[in-house]
Amino acid sequence: MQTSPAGTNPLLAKLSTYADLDVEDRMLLREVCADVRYVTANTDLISQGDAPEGVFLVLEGFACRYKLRQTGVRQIMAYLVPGDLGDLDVTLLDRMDHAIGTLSACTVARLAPETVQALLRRPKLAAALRKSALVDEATAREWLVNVGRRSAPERIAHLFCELLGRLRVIGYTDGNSYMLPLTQVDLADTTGLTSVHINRSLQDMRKAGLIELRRRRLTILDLPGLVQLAEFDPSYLHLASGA
Amino acid sequence: MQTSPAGTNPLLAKLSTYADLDVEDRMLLREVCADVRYVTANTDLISQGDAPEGVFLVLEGFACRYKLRQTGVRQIMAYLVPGDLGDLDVTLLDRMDHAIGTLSACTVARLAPETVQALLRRPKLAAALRKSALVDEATAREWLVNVGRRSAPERIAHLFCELLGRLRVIGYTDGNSYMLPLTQVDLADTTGLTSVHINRSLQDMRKAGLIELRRRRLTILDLPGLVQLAEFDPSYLHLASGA
DNA sequence: CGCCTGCTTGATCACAGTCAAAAACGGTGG
DNA sequence: CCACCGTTTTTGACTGTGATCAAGCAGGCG
Repeated sequence: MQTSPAGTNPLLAKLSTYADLDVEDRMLLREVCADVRYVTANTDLISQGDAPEGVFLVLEGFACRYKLRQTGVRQIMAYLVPGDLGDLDVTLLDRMDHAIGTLSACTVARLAPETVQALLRRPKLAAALRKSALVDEATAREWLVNVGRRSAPERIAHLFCELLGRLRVIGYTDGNSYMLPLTQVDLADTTGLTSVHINRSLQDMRKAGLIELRRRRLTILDLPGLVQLAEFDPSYLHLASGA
Repeated sequence: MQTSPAGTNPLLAKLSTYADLDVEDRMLLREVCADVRYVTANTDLISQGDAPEGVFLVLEGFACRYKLRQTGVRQIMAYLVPGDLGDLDVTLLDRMDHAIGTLSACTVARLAPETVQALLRRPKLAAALRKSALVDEATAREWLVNVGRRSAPERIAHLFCELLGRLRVIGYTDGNSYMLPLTQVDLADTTGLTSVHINRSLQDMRKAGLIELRRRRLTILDLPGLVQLAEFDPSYLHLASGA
């Protein structure tokens, strides 16, 4: 049920698992999320080649980092789910080498460079934010293993296991079920497959009783089975608890 | 000729392209590289599951980040060439979620956490190091595009173009030629292919007059052709000059 | 009700994987 | 200098996963 837990701040929820934040830290985080913006699906928050003007924070919905090849083929390189932030130091670069865009309708906040610096000046907050960035990097590496060395159903299973862990810490899961506002084309561009093959692999996984996926909601019916299929080891997410 | 330019520090060379360092910064960097260690090929500098004890800096040779699947299949997720450094904040994590190992004989230095903090306390150095980390992340993302959305020859071509740029800034190239101390198995584990397919693709590229590769030396005979094949856009490397 | 987007299906093709063996290379020691 | 041995590269025959192309089918929404 609790798809968007009212009154909670997903960034605060996530960072709390990384460090024991002070009251001032929490207040600062809440202030920072004041300047929010609502964006429809498939909108670029920042395009490739643009000069970065701050750091985006996703509060609601799914966004992604992606690149397009000249032929128009897309590769999604990361998901930004609620509580996820762009690169802390991005303003050190003069141009974005990739784009960030929404996959679903999103609520996002833009943090000015000075705001980010203010957050980083607080020791515990800085540690939590840096640790979060390390997890993002680890996730990117895991995606490379996924695309480079796993079969189609294994890739999909791994992605679904990862999202369960990531969405759970921000309170966006209901047992082993969560909203997944992505099309099969989005999943294809994430896993380096075609949408046709995603469709067929999903059907196999449904027939195997592993998952149920309809109306943008994923329910994992057999989590141990899915974990085994994916060889999923959640240690790269550095979650406080287990999976 | 200048495969290992004597007397130069590859980290200093790289960081100098990112920021205008002070004399003190340069001295500090040189000191830091005092405690060096020689390691043979195929040695783990740090294994998966280990607690990180500092940050590695490669001074000579090729190392890599990698993961193994249960079946023993390897995916290489990043190369560490001379001047490349592990994660600055890695000590925030209690366990390594991947391994770092050598691909060739290497000279490496280990920087204690306090040493890294000392470097980060110097503003220009901190900016240069953070920018370098951003480039490493961008490179990881580009590898994901490579493996997810490019054909075998395109992947290889892209990797060769990238390495030309990265090795050039540290003075490890001779025109369009450089030492590449990797086996075809290493290239396969980098690109998500098999060594047999790497072998056949390399032969095609040789026949097409794009490259020459023998005795661990790569010579790019037709750089524009290779760039075109790979759709190589070096902007993600954020080099001072062009490609 | 009708349209658009996203999902599903079918037939065919090709890129890359697998398995296995042979050839070439590079280093070592006699 | 050469014979030997392990590693790396190369080759061949065959298989299979996933891509391509194209058409039909929901189902949500104006």
